Amino acid sequence: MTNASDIAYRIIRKSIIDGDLVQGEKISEEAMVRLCDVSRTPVRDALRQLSFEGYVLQRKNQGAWVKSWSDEEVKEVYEARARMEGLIVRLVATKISDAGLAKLATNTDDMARVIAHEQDPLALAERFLGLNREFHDQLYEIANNPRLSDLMPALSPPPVVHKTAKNFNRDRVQQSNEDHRALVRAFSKSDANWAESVVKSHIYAAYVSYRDGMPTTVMATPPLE
Amino acid sequence: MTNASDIAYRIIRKSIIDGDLVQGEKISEEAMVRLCDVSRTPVRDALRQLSFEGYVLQRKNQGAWVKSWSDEEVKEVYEARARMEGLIVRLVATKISDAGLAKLATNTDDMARVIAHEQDPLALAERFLGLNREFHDQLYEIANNPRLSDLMPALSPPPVVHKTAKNFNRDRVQQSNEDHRALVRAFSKSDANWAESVVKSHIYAAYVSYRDGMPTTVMATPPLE
DNA sequence: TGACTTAAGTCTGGATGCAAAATATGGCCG
DNA sequence: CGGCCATATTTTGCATCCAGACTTAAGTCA
Repeated sequence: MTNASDIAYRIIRKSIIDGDLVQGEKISEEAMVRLCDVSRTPVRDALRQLSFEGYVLQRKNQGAWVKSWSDEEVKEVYEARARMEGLIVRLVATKISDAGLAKLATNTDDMARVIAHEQDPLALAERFLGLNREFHDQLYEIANNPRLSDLMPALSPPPVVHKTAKNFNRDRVQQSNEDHRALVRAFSKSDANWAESVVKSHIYAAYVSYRDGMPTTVMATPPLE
Repeated sequence: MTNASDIAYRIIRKSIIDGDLVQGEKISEEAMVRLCDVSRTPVRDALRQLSFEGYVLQRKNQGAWVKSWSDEEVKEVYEARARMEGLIVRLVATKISDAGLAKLATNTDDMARVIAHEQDPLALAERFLGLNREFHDQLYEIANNPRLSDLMPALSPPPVVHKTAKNFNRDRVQQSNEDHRALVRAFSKSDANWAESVVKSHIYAAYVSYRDGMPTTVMATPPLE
């Protein structure tokens, strides 16, 4: 995991998330070579990966730009994510084992403990994001369809990942964990409809939380598409 | 359109779809260099792209293999496709213009003419696939969310593309075009629910047609689970 | 005989040089 | 003075070379 492509990927990705590379800005391969201290080959690999994940827009013979997300795009991708997660949890509801149920339940208990005892808001957000990711990754694993779960990173609007880290407060985290617990109950009853409804609410709530927490930003002019 | 990366991408993709590269087989970069008559750099680009789209599996320092599909995976990916196409046409129903409507209608008329006059079954299949792709590409364009439409290739099970090319007969093509016409009517009424229902039936029918390896005259099929 | 070690061979990941396309610059003509 | 065309520079795309990792196979020892 310490090879050049991953290094370039992580550095460029972090630069975008942190805002060092602003939306709409041209990304020069040569500049990334200097920034990451690797050659152009892994830089190009990283840009391709970031393009797949929606961080970057690439055009043939022209290069790459930091992708701008319109409000409409973010909303639509959230809707797509809700549908795909809905399918995932349907599969989970039919495939989950007792061991899987126990693991998910443990995750929600851990989360509850963190919510109850972690005082620092930043640390709370950090730990929430970690446990939250773990929970959803376990869902993908149980759904047991790599083709679908590999698609999910492409349905996580990049600006969201950034924003949520700062905007999650205790109530929001609490509600999220309640959703997870409802999911576990639905799984324990093998109730796919219930599970799907819960996870869709879960995603829609995340969208609203994102949207309302968004400052009205002035975006750089995106390249013509 | 005629650059080395695309050439390699298309040739390798076609080899997988046509079965020249069988599921589970190791893909040697050097072999692809000889097959595509380009250097290793564009071959590597192509393999990475195909990895995004689920055609090949890549492992660090080990190379690439043709990814195999289980029956379960195919079924689940069809379900995912139905959901995503359902969202796409909802967006179309709210965004389409009169010009867009006319273009789609023209496509269905062309298709009807082909069905009526093309005698050779192979030519019929060819022309159907071309017009069908055109129709769906127009939907993606009208939906106007590149982020979502770029993901659709990853939801096209490779073995299916192959099978349908040989299995589409006149009835199946006819039914498909009726679905398209129903879609256009739904769009003209800006009826997103109608459009979504139609396209889901459309995809489910395609799945059943694939699964049974024979045409189906039934339009409404039960949910996949 | 079988399993482990080790060394040779093969293949992928990364770096660099070169060619072509796109962009930027400057001069010319209207 | 402004728009257009030609040229120069920059940047991307492609090919090739080198190094490191993995695979394979032979050989040795238990």
